[in-house]
Amino acid sequence: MILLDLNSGEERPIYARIADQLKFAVAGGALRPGDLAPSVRELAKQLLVNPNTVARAYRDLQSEGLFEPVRGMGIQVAEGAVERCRQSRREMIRARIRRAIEEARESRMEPSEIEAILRDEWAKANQSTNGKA
Amino acid sequence: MILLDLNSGEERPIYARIADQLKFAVAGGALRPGDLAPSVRELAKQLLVNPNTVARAYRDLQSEGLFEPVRGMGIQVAEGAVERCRQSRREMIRARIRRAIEEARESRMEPSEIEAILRDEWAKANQSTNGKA
DNA sequence: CCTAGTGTGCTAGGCAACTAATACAGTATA
DNA sequence: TATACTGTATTAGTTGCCTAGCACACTAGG
Repeated sequence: MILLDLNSGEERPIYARIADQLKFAVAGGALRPGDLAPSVRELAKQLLVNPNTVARAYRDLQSEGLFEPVRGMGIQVAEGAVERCRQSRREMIRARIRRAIEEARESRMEPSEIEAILRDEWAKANQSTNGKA
Repeated sequence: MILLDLNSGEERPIYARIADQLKFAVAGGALRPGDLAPSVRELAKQLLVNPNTVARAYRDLQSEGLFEPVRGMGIQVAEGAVERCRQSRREMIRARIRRAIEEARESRMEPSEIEAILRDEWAKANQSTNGKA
């Protein structure tokens, strides 16, 4: 099963993207509490990255209490993880939106123009990925 | 005169932020074609960074044709720079908004929740900085 | 002419982040 | 017990950003 997708041609660290994607998988229900997440080595092979990079992502997720290691078995989704991942996701998205708007205002862009972009992009996102799988 | 503001506690390279801020200054009318931008050394002193870092920003801006050096004098805002800086700014903001929405959708966040965040943050931005200078 | 200001180019070094390779410790299963 | 899987820790190497110092070419102004 393919849970993650690093495609995003972003400049963020790989381990951070992996961690985010795993959070999203939990928030979206693809991974549920008690489930075993893909092993470090397997996920590394799947994503064509070094196992340490994956391990780093899991380490961060553990320090947030979202995943729990079970030696010899794998890494398990923690109990209250769903709600916390949803909240994390919400704050992540919100922070990005907020920052973009903030910068637009600081650059003295016309409020009407900012609003137009917001409406336009929201509309585009809804029409393009509408009849999707 | 203080044109720039690096405060943004972001993780982007300093030179990139300086370049963006200069573009914004042109787009917003604080710097007009023919005006001399702050000298490399002066701006470096003002921002408490190394002159090379500022020079790097100007170098990038020149390669985009937005600023033109005048030897012995300083760096001048190019002729058609205003519209191009506005366009650059527009695309920059648009890309950020688009990316945030895109990621929200990829994470399977409910469209209604995404829209709520967009409306909420836009409303907040407008009420907080309303009666501003 | 001469001084002080401009931008430009170069080399060097430090520092932090990221990735990688390897070895180690524990557990399931045959 | 032996094998093969798990996660973990340590160490190294690469890269990019930033700083630093210096030399060079040019120009305005005294």
